[in-house]
Amino acid sequence: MSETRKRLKPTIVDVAKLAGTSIATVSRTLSGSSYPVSEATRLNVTKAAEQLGYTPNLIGKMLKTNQSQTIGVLIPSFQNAFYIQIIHGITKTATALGYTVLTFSSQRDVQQERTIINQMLQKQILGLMIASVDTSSSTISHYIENGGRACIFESNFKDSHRFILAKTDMVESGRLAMNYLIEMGHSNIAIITTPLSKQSRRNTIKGCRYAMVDHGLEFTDEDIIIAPFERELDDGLYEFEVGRDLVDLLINRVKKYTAILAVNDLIACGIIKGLKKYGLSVPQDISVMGMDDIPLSSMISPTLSTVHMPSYTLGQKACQLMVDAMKEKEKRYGVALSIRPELVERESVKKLSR
Amino acid sequence: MSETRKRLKPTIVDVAKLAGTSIATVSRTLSGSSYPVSEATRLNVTKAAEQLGYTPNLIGKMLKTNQSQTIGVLIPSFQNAFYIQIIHGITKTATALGYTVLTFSSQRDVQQERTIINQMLQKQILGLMIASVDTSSSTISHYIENGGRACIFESNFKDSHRFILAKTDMVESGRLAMNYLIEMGHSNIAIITTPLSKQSRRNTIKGCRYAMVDHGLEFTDEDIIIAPFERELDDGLYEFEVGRDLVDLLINRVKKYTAILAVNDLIACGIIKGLKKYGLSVPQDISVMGMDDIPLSSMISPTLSTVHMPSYTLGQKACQLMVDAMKEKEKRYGVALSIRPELVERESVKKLSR
DNA sequence: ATGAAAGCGCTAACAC
DNA sequence: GTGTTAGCGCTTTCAT
Repeated sequence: MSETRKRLKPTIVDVAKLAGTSIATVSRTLSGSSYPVSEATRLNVTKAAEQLGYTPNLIGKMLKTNQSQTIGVLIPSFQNAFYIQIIHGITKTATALGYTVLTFSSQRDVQQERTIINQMLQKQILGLMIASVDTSSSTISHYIENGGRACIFESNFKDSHRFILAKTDMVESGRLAMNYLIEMGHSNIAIITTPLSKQSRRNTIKGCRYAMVDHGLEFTDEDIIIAPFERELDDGLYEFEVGRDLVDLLINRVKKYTAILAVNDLIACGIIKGLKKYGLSVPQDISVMGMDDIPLSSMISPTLSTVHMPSYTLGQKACQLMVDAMKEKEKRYGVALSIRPELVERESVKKLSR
Repeated sequence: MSETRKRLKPTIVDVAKLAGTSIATVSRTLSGSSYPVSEATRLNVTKAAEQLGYTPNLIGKMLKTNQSQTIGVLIPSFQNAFYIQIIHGITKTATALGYTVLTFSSQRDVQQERTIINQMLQKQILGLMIASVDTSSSTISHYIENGGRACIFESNFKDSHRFILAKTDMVESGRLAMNYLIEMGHSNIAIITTPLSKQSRRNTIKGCRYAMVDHGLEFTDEDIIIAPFERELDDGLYEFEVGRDLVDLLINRVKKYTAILAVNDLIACGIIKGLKKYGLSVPQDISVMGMDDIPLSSMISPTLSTVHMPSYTLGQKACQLMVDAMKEKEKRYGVALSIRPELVERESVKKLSR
């Protein structure tokens, strides 16, 4: 009884012993190597492995090969359907390409974001797809310098050329939404937004401005109502509540608006709710327009007119790019992907007759 | 120039070399070991590590220690807020306890679920928290036999005593909802549900039955309307659409119902939408009750009366249990956690005067 | 308090 | 076609 190995998980050594071959042969058979192995031994090994209930230990492999075929996805929140859609897209293509994806949420916490990225690096996850809340690119730079490839969906730091950029065109999105409202006869339009700390937000506003200017309409900072703070609620209602509560502010303005444009659907839904409190109904009394096109938007009443962000597609395409980048030895710089948003006309905007 | 190491990521060896100590000392300093190291060398090593931009390679550590401080969470869908809440709870406590959590979605695909579990095993992720869609427990059994610890939120196989059970009490939940409707004066109540393939669904229905029987009310299978199929839509609207479309069926019944009970909120929201199509308003014409209490439920109009599942709490407590289990050498069996649901009274149910 | 050395499970030269 | 062996980066006895 001296030969009894620890009754723990069997390794290739055990398989080799049982099959009566070398561990190299076992490895070659079981790891899908292209190395030639005779049919006879292959069968033998497979059988032995099965008999022992052998499960390969990827850690061993990873340590040796220094690659994990894994992509880490880091988003600010699981509550936001926009990110969830991106993840969906990523996961689907990644899986198809033989990659595993790990999903993390930073809960909009910069410190946590940094920690997670560093942990990914430590775990040799050399592919990172991220919607960042950081204002500095140093963590990601560090990540890249250590051999990682990064794809950025959102960020607040100046875009460097060291990673893949995959964004929805927010300027276009703002312009699209605003144009639509204008074409529907609106000219007194309020914009409701969370703080402009994120570049994407600023871009959206920029797009709105362009549209107004294009139509020769007046548009001042007064017309932009900014939520006083940003945070992450555990129940995912934050933005909804922002919209709902900012209605109070809006309603007391001297200037009367015929339409409200929210920088995302969740806020827009909150606005509709808030307006109900005042007995105002959408779109009869006032029109509301969102941005993102999350599932919720077609569930509420009235259904929300919005701008569809092809986030699912974005996730897919970005992931493809990512995998390409991970496979290449050399880093490609300045790869960029921009997805054009589309207008979705539903019930929450009324056509004004002039 | 013969000593130039590959200009790749520095390892402890490099740090040791620079600090002029042994790799053992470096490991002891940097890995937070309790082993005594003199302040002087500690400082030296730290400095050297910093200077080199050293990042520890967790893979090496994992291979050696055979533990990754990682918990894998596997849910059927990212679209369902109920799971998202659980994940939230898990992530928060796990992080606090120094564990990393990996989130996966099986997209309700049994095959994918199995693949993911096996991959986790291969990657030495020895903690699994899962809402399973599998009908067989064999994959999870295999996982456990190989040293994994599992915590089950939902499953369709007979509960074994080999893992931690963490469920919401669905029978109670069904009873609670039904009781409420009955107390509000309803006796003609329809139940709308997705297929009863999941045990939790069957339990819910069981609870409903109990409530009816308790009140001496009649309740036949006729009153249960079952969706013809189950699937996962990319846009997360599936259950909403089920609810919306099953209204068509319901409306044509001879028996007239005064209330509808949906087995989850998403379906309930769909029902409200569907009823609108027929010009029926909730709760004036008919009452609707949901189950789950997802954020959406307080966003729609009318706000949805439902049964709150403390999924966030469930995630937290389960995670605590999980970490305990992972720390213990010996497996504990039959640990179980059951969370009691709570009634949430909102606007979608009308009190009937008899 | 520090160092030398033996692996953790696996792959990939390199021999035969 | 198969076996031998040297590590991947790290922790951890066991000496010193």
